[in-house]
Amino acid sequence: MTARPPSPLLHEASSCSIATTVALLGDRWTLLILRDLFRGTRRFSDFQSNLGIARNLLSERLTRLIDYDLVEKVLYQERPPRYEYHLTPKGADFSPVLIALMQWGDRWYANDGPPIELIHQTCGHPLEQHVTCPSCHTDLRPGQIRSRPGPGAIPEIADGHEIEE
Amino acid sequence: MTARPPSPLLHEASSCSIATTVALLGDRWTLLILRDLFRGTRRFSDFQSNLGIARNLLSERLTRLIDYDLVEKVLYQERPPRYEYHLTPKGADFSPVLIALMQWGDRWYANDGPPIELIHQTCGHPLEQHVTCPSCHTDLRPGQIRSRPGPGAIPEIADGHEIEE
DNA sequence: GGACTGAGTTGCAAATCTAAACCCACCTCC
DNA sequence: GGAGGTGGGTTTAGATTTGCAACTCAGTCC
Repeated sequence: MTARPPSPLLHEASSCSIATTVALLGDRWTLLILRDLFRGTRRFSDFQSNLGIARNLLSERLTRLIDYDLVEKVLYQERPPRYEYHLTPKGADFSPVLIALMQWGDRWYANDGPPIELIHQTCGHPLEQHVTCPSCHTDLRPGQIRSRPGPGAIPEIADGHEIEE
Repeated sequence: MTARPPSPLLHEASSCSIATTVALLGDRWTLLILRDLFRGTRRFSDFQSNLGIARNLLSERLTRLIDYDLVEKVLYQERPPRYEYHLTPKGADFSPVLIALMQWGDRWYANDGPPIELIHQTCGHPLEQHVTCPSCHTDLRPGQIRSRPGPGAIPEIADGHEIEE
């Protein structure tokens, strides 16, 4: 069976990259599978035992990630053929989302400190994620952000919105 | 009816902030409701017509967001009582996740340029999101990131992992 | 030959989602 | 003062999706 997009609202996907991304990857298991891929999990049975996901769902989600080119199957043994699942550049590029999810959870739920720290490989310091204005060289808080239609906007939607503080 | 967490894997939630966050908010509608909240949508019927979500689900998701303190109900009219939904500080703090989702979608799917741009309120420049090492003052790529157990780690899990490139 | 492993597929019950109908309090128009 | 509209829901019934267990299949180990 072919893996279908899970999504409602594909009509909206074209006008908002959040909707696009959520339509592709925005279910619980897919995000956790990606997390495991970032941590180095590569084999079907390892995902299955780490996550406790049903095998049919794991199979379907991995197929979808391959269809969308976030993951590729790599043969690691010929007879019988066995494959590992590796992140592609597109999949690896998803890391800021997982970092943001993790840091939000750390800030609001990790009372004893974060269960896992992400660190800079070469120096060992915990990393940070920032939203910045490249022109003003400052970090931005949510209240200082606005949105406006970009070059790919659908013409009829022509007014910008204020972002909530 | 009380809103329940949607999640499988609450057992795992305690050891990983991504799992915690995904368990709370990781369904498609909740992320899109938060997106709309950031854009300034406040009223039930506006969410409903923007998203095309079924009303019972919208009601349940908003209740959950209130239970988890990302959203608060604000009375804007007394007779009959009418409420608006506003982001709390905890809800507003979720913006980096949405920015990360949006920028990934922009990079990989917005062939005509991003449909929406986020800009610095005061200067109008498009903003950027970065993962940095505060010690080395450099931006980090996925391959330069490792993870290790933090202060809130469950004791038995004691080895760090390399993050995939 | 028999047990075991990795990676799935199949079938069915249980949970979730969608759509549509219904409800209630008020307001406006005529 | 009745008819219709608005905002914000709840209820119900039917379609989808998910979760779980059992089964398959190809090949290896002993």
